[in-house]
Amino acid sequence: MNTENVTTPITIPQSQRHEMIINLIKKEGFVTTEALVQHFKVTPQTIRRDLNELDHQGKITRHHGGAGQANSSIENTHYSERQHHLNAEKNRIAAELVRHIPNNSSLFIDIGTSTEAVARALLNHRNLKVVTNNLHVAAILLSREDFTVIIAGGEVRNRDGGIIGEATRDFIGQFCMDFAITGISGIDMDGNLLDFDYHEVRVAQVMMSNARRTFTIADHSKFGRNAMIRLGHVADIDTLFTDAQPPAPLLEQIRRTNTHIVLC
Amino acid sequence: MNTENVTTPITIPQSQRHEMIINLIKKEGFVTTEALVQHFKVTPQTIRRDLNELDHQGKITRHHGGAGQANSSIENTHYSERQHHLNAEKNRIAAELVRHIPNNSSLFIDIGTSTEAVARALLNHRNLKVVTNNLHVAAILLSREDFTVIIAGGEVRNRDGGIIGEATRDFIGQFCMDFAITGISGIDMDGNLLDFDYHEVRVAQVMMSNARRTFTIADHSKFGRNAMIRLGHVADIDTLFTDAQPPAPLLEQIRRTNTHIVLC
DNA sequence: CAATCTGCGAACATAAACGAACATTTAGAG
DNA sequence: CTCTAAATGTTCGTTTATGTTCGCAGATTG
Repeated sequence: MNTENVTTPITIPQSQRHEMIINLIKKEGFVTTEALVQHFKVTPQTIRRDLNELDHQGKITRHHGGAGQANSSIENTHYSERQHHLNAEKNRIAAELVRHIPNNSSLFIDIGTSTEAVARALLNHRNLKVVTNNLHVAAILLSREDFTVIIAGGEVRNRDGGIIGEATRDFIGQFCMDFAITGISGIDMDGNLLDFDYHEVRVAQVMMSNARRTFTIADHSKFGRNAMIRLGHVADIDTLFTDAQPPAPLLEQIRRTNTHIVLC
Repeated sequence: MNTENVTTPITIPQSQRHEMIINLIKKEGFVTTEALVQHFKVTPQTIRRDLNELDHQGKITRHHGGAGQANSSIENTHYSERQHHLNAEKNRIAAELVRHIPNNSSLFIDIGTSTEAVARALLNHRNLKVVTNNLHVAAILLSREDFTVIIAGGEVRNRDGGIIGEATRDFIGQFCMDFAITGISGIDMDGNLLDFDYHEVRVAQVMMSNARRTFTIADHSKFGRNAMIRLGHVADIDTLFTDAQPPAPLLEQIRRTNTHIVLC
């Protein structure tokens, strides 16, 4: 059979292989390196490189001997122990972000694990006023007695403690704050801010338009990542906090705007 | 469910085995080392290493001869802060109270440390719908994916995570639930329910009038304790859960009503 | 009490998986 | 066509997972 391979050069390009690996993992839950080697007829080293890259992008989770589904860990233990290697980055970015926020200021804080990292980093500030639709953020900030915490009402998502919906949007719209702290699910090469949930996006938009300055936090896994809903454009935000140089096309887009970018 | 009696010539990677062990323990409650050895066809030493690691991660609890479920997450984690005043009593009363609440029912849960104890006790129920103005209650109940948690919006009190005010009252008024779970600051000898905060009382009143049945929890320190604001009368509630026989005059008052009293 | 059994952990050995560095092939631009 | 950069293959030293052996501690039994 091997001799016939010359007539069938099934040279699968890297990008397509990556996509197939992700789909395989989504379907099977887990694949071994060896299985991928046999499936794609490449060397283990190539598969390892693929898996490392996909893991670095946050799309899968690398294990010894193979890889599994990414971080769908909605499971037990509220973000208490796991050091999802992106967590270190998020904390570093958050630490830098809060240096741009003075005491006595007022903030919107949106849904997202990144914004929760910001909330924790804010605990050393004084006398903040915070409006949030994130239950975890509210719980974190409550420990400071000099903070005023206002939470939006509505149904709380089990997944992440987020509160969204029509009523939430109207509630948020009552306030006008100094800063809006938002996360984002993806930024495409044209500079579009993208997210997965329509209602979540609507709330974020209200926060951004009702804040004097908008700070957005996005780790490197967000660059080039696609999502369905358009939240806005990098031009709409004041400062983008990230941990790695964005890809060239995106960087070019940002340079054309007045948006600052802070590498941490 | 596929049958487990598979003869697997392929070796199961560590990460997969760990996941399977967790699921097994979740289903069975407890597994012996020997059972895992036979199931995965590995040596006891490997299983011990697995169990030790998972225990270290807090996902299971190691025992002699095997491992069992981890002590249900919430219990140990973020309740180092709370006041421990009469905590044992409150938990005992809460445990009894939840026995009167069926699965699939809908509840209001009010502000108070007693009601937080109820929330924790409810974690073994299924499929509840809860409307609350207590941030801690919402955070506790979020860990159950089959619960629907709805939180009122507004300023959050640093003191106890309570949310009160006009808007809160209106928000609560939108709902009509099976049960209202409320605490109380004091009950005088005439059977008046008393509290300290006017806004808090108004919210509790709405909950009680919009619920089909009202359960009130009051430990013995509440009997004869005076407070400024009248919330209502024992006649307004359906069942009073407490840990000690009320004083005779109060008991007499209660006997004159249709209110049940449950001693725990 | 001693003898024995059982589960446990430490220490070591081995095979598989891994990552880094370098070589080779392939794809695309000039 | 050549040239270059990216992708892939190859080699080798290192790390990780697992098995194996042995000694220890607590429980049971004679």
